[in-house]
Amino acid sequence: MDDDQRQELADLLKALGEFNRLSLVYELCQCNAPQNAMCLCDCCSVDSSVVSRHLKVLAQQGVVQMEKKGRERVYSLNRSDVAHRLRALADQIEG
Amino acid sequence: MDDDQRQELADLLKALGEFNRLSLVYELCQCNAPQNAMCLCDCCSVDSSVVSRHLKVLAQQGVVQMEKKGRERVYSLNRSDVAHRLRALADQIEG
DNA sequence: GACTAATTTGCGCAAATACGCAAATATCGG
DNA sequence: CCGATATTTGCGTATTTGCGCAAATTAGTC
Repeated sequence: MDDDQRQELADLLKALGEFNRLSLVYELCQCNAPQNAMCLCDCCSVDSSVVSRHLKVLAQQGVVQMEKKGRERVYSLNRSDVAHRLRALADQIEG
Repeated sequence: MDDDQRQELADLLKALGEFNRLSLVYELCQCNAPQNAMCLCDCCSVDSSVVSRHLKVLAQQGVVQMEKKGRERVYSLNRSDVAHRLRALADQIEG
């Protein structure tokens, strides 16, 4: 594994390693349908602008996917992709 | 999952989500025998004091285990524990 | 076009964080 | 005890980060 890949993995873990962002992930986890940001605001008591930024970070790391839907944007969790990356790390660590 | 557990998980992910700390984990991952901090310094080009602090963070999150050995302290990776926690998250995310 | 709702962006701030260096601490061997 | 080695801790600093508020943007509705 080269440095770039390692940095990428670190960025993923850092994205997940913040309480409100992790809360957003769990919230999305419990929804089958994609959710808009206003709905996601409810799970963590911060300003909508903050939620917007957190979702942007999660999207940059491929954790969530965004789709425009009229004037709102709906987010969904990239379940298998994130799960796969976490398991790959777990496998490496377990050796 | 209550807030405390979620915070704990976030703290674990944050601990792993920093490049040099992740490098330390990978370095330990490749060693069968516990390693002392001086040896671990080599894998990330930072001051030994920084390595010391990073190892402390990893120890606090249960990622590594420390054992005193004369004037040096040897660190080993809590492989199964970390792997288990990461897989538990992966399972939750995959739903 | 005007109005409204959803979201993002600019800005400033306070707290956290990663870092290097130097000093302190601990432990070993002579 | 003394010097050497390993590690931690104190301190100052530069950067990052999470946050709220207000303004800007985007898109639907009338």
